[in-house]
Amino acid sequence: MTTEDAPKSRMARDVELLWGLESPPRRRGPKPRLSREVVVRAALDVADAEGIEAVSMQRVSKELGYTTMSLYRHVDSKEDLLVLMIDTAMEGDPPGPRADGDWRAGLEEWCHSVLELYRHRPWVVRLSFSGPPGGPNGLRWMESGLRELVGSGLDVGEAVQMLLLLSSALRESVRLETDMADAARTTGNTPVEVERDYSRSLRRVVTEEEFPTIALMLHEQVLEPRPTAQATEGTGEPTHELDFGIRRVLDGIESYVRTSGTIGGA
Amino acid sequence: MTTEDAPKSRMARDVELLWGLESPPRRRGPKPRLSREVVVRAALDVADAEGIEAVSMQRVSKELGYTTMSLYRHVDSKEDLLVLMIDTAMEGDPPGPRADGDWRAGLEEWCHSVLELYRHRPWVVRLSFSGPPGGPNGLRWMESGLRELVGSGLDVGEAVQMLLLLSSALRESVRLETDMADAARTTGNTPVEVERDYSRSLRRVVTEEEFPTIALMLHEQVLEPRPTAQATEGTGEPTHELDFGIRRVLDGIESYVRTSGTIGGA
DNA sequence: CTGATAAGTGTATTCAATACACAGTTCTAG
DNA sequence: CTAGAACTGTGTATTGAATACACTTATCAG
Repeated sequence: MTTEDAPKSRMARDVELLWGLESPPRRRGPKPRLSREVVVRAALDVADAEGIEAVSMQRVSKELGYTTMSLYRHVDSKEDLLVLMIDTAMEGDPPGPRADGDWRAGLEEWCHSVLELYRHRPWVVRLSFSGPPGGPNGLRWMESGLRELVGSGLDVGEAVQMLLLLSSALRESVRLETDMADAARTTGNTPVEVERDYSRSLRRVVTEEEFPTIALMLHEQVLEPRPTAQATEGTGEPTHELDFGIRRVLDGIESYVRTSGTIGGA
Repeated sequence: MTTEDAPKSRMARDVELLWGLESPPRRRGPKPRLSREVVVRAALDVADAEGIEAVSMQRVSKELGYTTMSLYRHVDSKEDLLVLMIDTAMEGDPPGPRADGDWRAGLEEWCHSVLELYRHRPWVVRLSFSGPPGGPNGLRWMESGLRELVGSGLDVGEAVQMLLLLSSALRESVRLETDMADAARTTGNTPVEVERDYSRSLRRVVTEEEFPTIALMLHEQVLEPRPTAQATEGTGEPTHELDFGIRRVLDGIESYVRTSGTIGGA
């Protein structure tokens, strides 16, 4: 009724952007030498090589041997470019369905794949916007995780909740991890020394009275990476600290589906 | 041995920054009319009123009636200012120890307090850096959560892991939530319409064959906010969707401490 | 063929962060 | 008590980024 009809939310717009559902490509004018794909790929390469801060429109265009403004023929804004980069960054394959139907193993595998992906492209986890996934790759990962969760006996809504929870944890973990690594690289110290430095700083301000539990944590040197991390628990694979959290979440799901027993489970 | 001795990592530096452990304030020169606290508070007010994008050095200084450069007498960089803002934003009180020692209730309470805090200042959750907490307020919240977790029977290291996991989930949840709300505000639609728009976009690209589970999700209209959310489970309090995830995590912890039974639990 | 349309260019604007030199204050040492 | 020294806030300039706008030229539709 008013002048503006349906301004379309970011999320909705992003889906169209990511699937290329925009204006039909009318052909006239010169043959495009650049393309959206090429631009995104170049930006990705810069991010991979030098981190996301290095990605500027000028930098990407230089990389391609074009002017800055030429990029704007292919993406509407830097923001759009970043959105495209994020989905493209997830181009790897999520784990396929398990033959044995072991949802716990399936989810652990999924988590580890996500971790691998994030560790390979740490810049992805610092790009906060991009609410729910909307691109082909993002949706493929979502599908993969969701499948296992639904396989556990959760209903779809519950599965979505747990997927959000799990991915959040994975993201933040990798963020912390790479912050640490960056700090190490920047200062020229080893990661262990960075942790120790941080602990030392904390010890200067953390009193037993005000922060008893944190004091305990510092006392037990929880922050300094332990040799073998957690106990190995069940399976004999190498376990890092994050796995502890993941397993607790899986325990939680397991106990829930068993108790509320809508479905029998395997 | 080299020229640079110990460049000090970000985390360590932040702790000193946040506790004001820097250079001893030698008194000479004019009486400072501004102060770090005042600057941080002004920045906070801008962020509260107009979001974090509105926070620029120029804007904050204008707010105070000073020049941009004057701020740099009190903070070394905008980055430092943001770090200070984050800790100050958490000035509220986390829940104190429970008299009844009910760690589950304690943790739920903690989570809800965190949520309340984040919802009150949504900009905090978009500021990604700032690895582990280092400031007085951040540590107070950490202590509070950690206390309950240790009370459940986890060891400190495990508790730290679970705290990270929980806070990650809370952060991301609020981020999604406020992204949605922002999108609604921006487009002038209601949040419900935004969700529906997003779903509609997804439906255009999600095929049964490639994304069966997501298709199911769309079919069951999981994204559209349901009237009463999840079933109310046990306690009769109002439950939102996030609570489901939180409870699964608590279940996971409970099942773990019961099984590995180092401590008897209540 | 011819003109509308699109691709890439060049230039300019805007906005933010922050370096640097300066002016005016106020405390300390002699 | 006084000469600096040290420090506060100011003014100005630089730099880097995003992006608007006008322009040139290549193509293709009619």
